[in-house]
Amino acid sequence: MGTPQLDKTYDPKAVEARWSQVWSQQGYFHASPTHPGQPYCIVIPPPNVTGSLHVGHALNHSIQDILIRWRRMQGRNVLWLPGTDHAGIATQNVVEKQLMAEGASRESLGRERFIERVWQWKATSGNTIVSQQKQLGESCDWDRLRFTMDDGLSKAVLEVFVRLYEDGLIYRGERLINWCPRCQTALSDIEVEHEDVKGKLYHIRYPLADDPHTALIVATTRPETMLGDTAVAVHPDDPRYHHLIGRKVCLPLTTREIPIVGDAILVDLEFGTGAVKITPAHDFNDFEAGERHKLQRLQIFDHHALIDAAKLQDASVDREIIEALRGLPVTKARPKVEALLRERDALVKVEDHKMALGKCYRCKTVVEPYLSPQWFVKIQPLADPAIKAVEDGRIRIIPEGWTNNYLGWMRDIKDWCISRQIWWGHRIPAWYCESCNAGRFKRFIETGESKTASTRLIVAPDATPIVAKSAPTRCPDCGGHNFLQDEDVLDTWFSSALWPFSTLGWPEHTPELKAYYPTSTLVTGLDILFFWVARMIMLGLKFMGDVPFREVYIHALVRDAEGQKMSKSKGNVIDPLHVMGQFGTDALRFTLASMASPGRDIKLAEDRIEGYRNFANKIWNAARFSLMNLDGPRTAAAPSERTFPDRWILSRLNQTIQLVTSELEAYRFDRAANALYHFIWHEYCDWYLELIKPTLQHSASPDGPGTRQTLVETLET
RNA sequence: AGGCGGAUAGCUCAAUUGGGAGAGCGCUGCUUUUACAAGGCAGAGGUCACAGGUUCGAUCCCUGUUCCGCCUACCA
Repeated sequence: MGTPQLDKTYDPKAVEARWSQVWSQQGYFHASPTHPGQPYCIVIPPPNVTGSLHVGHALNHSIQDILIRWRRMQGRNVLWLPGTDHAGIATQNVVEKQLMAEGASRESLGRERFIERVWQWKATSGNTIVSQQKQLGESCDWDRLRFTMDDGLSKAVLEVFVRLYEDGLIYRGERLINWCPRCQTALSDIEVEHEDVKGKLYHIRYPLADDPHTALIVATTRPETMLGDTAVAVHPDDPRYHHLIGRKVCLPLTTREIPIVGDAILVDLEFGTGAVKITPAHDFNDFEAGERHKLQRLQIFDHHALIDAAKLQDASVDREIIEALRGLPVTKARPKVEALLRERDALVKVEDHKMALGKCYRCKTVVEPYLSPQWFVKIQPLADPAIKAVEDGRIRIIPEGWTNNYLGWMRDIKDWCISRQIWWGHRIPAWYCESCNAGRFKRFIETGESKTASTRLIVAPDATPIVAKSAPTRCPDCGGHNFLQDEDVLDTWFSSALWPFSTLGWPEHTPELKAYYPTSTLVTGLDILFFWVARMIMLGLKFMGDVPFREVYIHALVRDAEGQKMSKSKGNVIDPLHVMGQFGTDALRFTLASMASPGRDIKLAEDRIEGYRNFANKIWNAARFSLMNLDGPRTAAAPSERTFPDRWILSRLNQTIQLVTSELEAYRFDRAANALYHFIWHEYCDWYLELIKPTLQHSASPDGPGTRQTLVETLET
């Protein structure tokens, strides 16, 4: 090669584009199970197809890329497997918004056409994030790109669902679940975000049925649900009230009499008045108390969280009260009930009280406890082995501190509600024989936000489902041929829980599965430890008989200026692509790596990125200087014959390599980055290059620079 | 309510097992001598949140306090 004249300053755009092309043309990132070397595999946490790359991805992916390229340099058989997630509710919301802008709606299209529309949307703009990932220089094996709803993965979902059902680990039942009245679907416990709000504690007089002059004062934060009360509880050891157990009180605003029960679990002697109303259909504690005392569940809100007048009628509510409350949402029903109680002199007092309000993690709407038939995974039998795997070190969580977090949650885990009343997702493979279940179906017209309608099928909780990988043709019980399929789809996280083996070809026995499972490392943020990591461990152990990964590295969260979590719906996302355009991709990636120290969240400062842009430029110019001085003879002298600066820099180089290696082994990307920075800038450039300038006219040194260039370029990018 | 983490230079953040406190950006002065002014050299700037304790010695270990953040939670 002659003497190419490099530009005086580093131009990331041109250089990045060139290298990116070389990489993909040469197929450097393509993995094969037959390649030599010990396998090293990372499956990427699949970003939502709706998404575009945000700084959190940039951090998460940069860390993985560092590990991947580092292991590749060590000669391991490396696979970095990319993909995207169908993100049920989130994606459905995005497409629904588009429809709304066109004056259409999900309901007006109907299920089939709506799903087609989502696929269409996915085809046109769903891969935005993938091209952005490529722009970030991620060295994934792009030939193996997967999607949680592609054929192979859907097959895996079916297989898992049916087997779990056959093992008795999936069941259907009517339970109180978290319901988002806007998304019109059930949510799992962890899909609810809690927020402290200022509320009030209402003290309400419930007169005794046989002695109207005496009353039990009940304290509640939700007076609007009282019309669904089916009992009042006191503590069995409470000297004030225990003699009342077994008697009845009149429920204000109604003609109903409800029993007083003793319940030591529900009632806290210290709190409020010591008397608690029990509303089994609208409160989780009360639901359980209702189970204990075999109480009726009276639902007074409908699926839009509006007062259901018809149900109030069944519940013996006074006629004028029904008219006053008809169709009111919770927020309006509460002050209305308060006023009605006041009119009747049933309200003793109201005091301030802070309480936690549950909100939908996708749309921030206030979630209501709602009684409905849903599908659940019986989780305890899956959780136990998943706890053991972490306890005995088969899976190591880094930083270690999160281990207790994981264990604590797993030990107290509750059954997982996996059915969602939306359209976009894996439809539950359950069918109901029409003749066997006659009378157990209910269809109702559903009005969406656009006032156009579609029908929804509700199947009674006591119906008998047939769970199979494909639609049954003949009912095993009655020989009938007509079936209705369950309309629910699965929680998005159900398919992502299979990700480490479904992407490798399971349930087929593929060479990939054999070579790369268990995968090596999982890199993720803390926010999806329970959503995703815990469930992968449970299902990996269940279906592969081995852990899905050996190490879990949990990195910091990138926050915005106010320390808030960045999220698409909040619109406070910093665009990494913009930053990359301004300072270069390597500058961004190096910045993120250098800030990835454990135990602290990252607040991204632009000045910092600029500093590392300068660093990239420094490297560029070191290379430029070297090329300008490469003319002339080069000899690889024996160590003893090398000049002092040469020997010194080579020894420093080797120490740096060792240091960086050990830091990477410890997942200390910040320290690895700093070691590189210090060596390259302050030792190699400041001292070595300056020292050899006088001798460069002659011969001795210049193969040192060559080795160093390659080291730098590959290690950090 | 419980659990965890943080508090270090003007700003964003480091500091390997207890011993001299660092980087980037910003700031001051000098420097345009052919790798790089996105550079080089020199420098200012810190009661390491607060109060105790252990120790020959504490930013680091222990106790308590204050402030901030996060996670979990059914106190009606």
